[in-house]
Amino acid sequence: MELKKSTQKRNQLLNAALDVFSVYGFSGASLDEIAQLAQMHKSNIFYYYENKEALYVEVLMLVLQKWLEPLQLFEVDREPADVLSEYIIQKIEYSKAHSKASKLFALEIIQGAPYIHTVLKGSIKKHFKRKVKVLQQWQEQGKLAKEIDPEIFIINLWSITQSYADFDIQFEALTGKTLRNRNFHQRAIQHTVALLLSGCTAEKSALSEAENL
Amino acid sequence: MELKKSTQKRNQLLNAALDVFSVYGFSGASLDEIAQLAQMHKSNIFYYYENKEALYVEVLMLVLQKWLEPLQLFEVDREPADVLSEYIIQKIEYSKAHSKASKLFALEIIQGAPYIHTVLKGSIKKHFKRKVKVLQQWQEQGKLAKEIDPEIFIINLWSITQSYADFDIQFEALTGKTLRNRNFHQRAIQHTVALLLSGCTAEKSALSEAENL
DNA sequence: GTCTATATCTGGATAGAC
DNA sequence: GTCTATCCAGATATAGAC
Repeated sequence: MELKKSTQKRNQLLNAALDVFSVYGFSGASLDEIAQLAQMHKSNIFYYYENKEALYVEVLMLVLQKWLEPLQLFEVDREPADVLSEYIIQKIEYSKAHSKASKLFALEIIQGAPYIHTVLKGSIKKHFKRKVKVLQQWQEQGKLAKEIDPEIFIINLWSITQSYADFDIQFEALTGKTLRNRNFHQRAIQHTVALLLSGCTAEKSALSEAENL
Repeated sequence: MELKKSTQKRNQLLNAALDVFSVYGFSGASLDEIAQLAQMHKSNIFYYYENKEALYVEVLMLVLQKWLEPLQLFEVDREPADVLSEYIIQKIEYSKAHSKASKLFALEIIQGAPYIHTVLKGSIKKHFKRKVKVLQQWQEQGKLAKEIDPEIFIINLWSITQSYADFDIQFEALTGKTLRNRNFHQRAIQHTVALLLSGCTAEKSALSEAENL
């Protein structure tokens, strides 16, 4: 119980850090602004974290964990069409609910992944390779079009689903519609599922299956 | 002729600015670093531009112009499959040759498009709407699947093609392959064309047409 | 057009009272 | 755990000699 107040403050700090880092990136963000948002003194941040980098890395790691979760859906004994549509839906929903997390991750990667490169080449790569193997097994079973390159396909999947969060401002500026609108959001999901599934299932049923959503 | 030296320096400055802004974003970039790269004195930058923002906006506008060019391919009297595959190829090639430009644009959008929002809602939107209309006409002519949402489709097209530039570090870290490898790059292009075309042409010939590339 | 010097401010970070 | 005071490096920007 005595810890409760301190962990609550810690969370306030992490949230504020996410808010600021996800807009300005690591070097562009100021601890002053984070402190104000977190309703604490700037110098107080250093009680919780050694320095700016430590705070940034912690936020980034929390985000990363959540970001990878949906990939768990990829299991050999499931049907590709089911898995893929579920994955796309989950990923787009997540992008909407946690667009700041998505943006923070994108910023880090675009800027050369300076603080995440080892993780990327380590545990994330392992995770990635396991899921690539699932796609390959699907192909051997004739469940997935053999023309698909599993590696490229997964990355394409990421790009499209993430873009709804990362480029939401562009989306709204150009179409005049917001993804926060439930109807339009559903249409975007359905569209993406149909587009991606039609090109990857070995059977012809992909498009019709996508329409059941 | 007297201007030549000055415009050359100006270009040096713009290139250096692109280099730095595309890594750190607007607020994260330092004029000191730009000046060093451009081989001039920091204070000299202010001879060419009023302030940091003016320099940034100029770089951004130059990038934007190039970024929009490929969309010119969309013309009603052409065949969708041809146009789309040409577009994808052109866009990915451009992303590779000018990945810094692509990244700068992505950073600006992700960060909320603070310096480009009016252009986005103005001329870019107009441009975008014209091309949406082309897709709609193709649909009326039965040349393009009617299930496609033109607005979402164009944006999907952007996301995927841009991702090859913006997330190149991730790509390399996970697959171990570099997009600078000619063979692999070609495969990525072909894959993307096939994936996107299969879901959008009204006829069945989409996939086979894509394989001619 | 380019350099030096400088003004001014904000950045991250530390020391120490409470 | 939190606040005040402060250090110092680095930031943008200006003035003026050359």
